[in-house]
Amino acid sequence: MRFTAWQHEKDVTTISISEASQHENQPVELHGWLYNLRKSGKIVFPILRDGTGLMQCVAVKANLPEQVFESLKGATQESSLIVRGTVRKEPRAPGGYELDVTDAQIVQRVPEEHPYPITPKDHGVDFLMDHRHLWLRSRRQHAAIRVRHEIIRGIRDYFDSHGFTLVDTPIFTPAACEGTTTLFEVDYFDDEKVYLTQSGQLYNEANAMAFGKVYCFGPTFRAEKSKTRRHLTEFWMVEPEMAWADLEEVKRVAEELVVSLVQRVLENRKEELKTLERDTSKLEKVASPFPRMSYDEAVKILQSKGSEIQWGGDFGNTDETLLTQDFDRPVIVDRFPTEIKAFYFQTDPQRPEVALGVDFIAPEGYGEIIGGGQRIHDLALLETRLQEHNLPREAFEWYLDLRRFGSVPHGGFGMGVERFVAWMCGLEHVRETIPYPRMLYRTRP
RNA sequence: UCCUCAGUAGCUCAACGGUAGAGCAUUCGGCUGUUAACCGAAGGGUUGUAGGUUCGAAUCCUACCUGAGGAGCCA
Repeated sequence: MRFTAWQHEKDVTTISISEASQHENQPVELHGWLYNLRKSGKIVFPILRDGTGLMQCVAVKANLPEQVFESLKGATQESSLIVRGTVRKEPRAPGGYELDVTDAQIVQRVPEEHPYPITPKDHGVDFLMDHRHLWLRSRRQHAAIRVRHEIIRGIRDYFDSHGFTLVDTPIFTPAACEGTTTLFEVDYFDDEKVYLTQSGQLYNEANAMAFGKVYCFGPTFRAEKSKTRRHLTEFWMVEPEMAWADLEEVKRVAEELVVSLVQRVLENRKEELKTLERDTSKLEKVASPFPRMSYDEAVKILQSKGSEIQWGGDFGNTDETLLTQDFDRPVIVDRFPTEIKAFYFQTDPQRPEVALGVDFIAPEGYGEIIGGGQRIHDLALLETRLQEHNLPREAFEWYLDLRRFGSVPHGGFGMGVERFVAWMCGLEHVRETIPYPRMLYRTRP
């Protein structure tokens, strides 16, 4: 590629656009892609994109060799190029700095017979999703993925600095964690049916008995026929699990995690939130303590607001929105009916009809972002639950072992990364919070 | 799986029973401060597919395909 023919000048530093402010009035070299181009006769304004930001360049015909000026003037959207010039403070330019071009080379020119498909105008969802590999270059998508990165870093930092050990759980699993209707079957292993994990939960419990406090963080898979703005078939979930923890401790840790993540995004991703036009005043109100209520209370509140819900039923999406509409921070609901919760939840010793499970429901209609609770530590109770749920005991022998060899009260939760990112970014749909979303009718690119 | 809505130029849309149109993108021309730049011109169409109704269908009817939103289920 002609890139190699580009003469390096030793007094010119190659910088990224995000570093421009530190190089005011200095000659620099930028490597990037043409985001947009405006031209006006003998002056052209190429806007360069390099993954760290946007830089408006100014190329004046009179100051440049003919060939350089003409190549910039005829450059097409998303062509890759190298530009050399002097950084100058310029209030008129987006970003506050501008580059006075002294030299430029197009590395690969996008041919006009196949122009870059995503223009600076409006596009539909279907078209953009078909071009997801290119759509990621757009400002809003770029910003959302950077917020995602910040949240993932924040999750790791939080657990790593609070005594948790990362102990990842397998993706191929032989049995269901919860139901059996939402599993992806993998037809490969000779001796038995294997499925893609829908939760690392059961393994996490074993890990917690080995390490005390653990978390796993990876993709999970749900074969649900869900077609809504809150669902992906492949999504990322972080699941901490703690030995010697009860329901209150689970709630405390989850709340502390949420607060730390919101703070971190607000501090480190201001620019991205601005690009996304996120109303950050709503996020600034997310502080401890979060409102807490029992399932019983939640049902009463919902009924008073006109919901059809009866005690024993699960919340629908409209119920979640109703429940959170009077609050500016996530609502913590606990003690759900035992019947609607997974088999492994500890029941309330005073009220066996309710399980020590907890959900965090995000405000602004973003729904359930965290689900967790205290697990059964009593062998006899767990055996009973397995029977009640018609689960094959043999497959759970190892899980029962955890109650035979030094059982302790323990608990944890799972947090869906994409829903959290959607909430932080104020996005309509979780598909924009993951680089390549996998959904019911979309597996490409 | 069910319910609702939508498929017209590369893209976003208009035309709603009577000759298929605009903006953006692309090409050519003009412009030394543009901010989704602007001005002028050109090329670009089997109206998702298959039937049907009609003198005449992008438009009305039927089936199918594709997509979107929602329900249930869930993070």
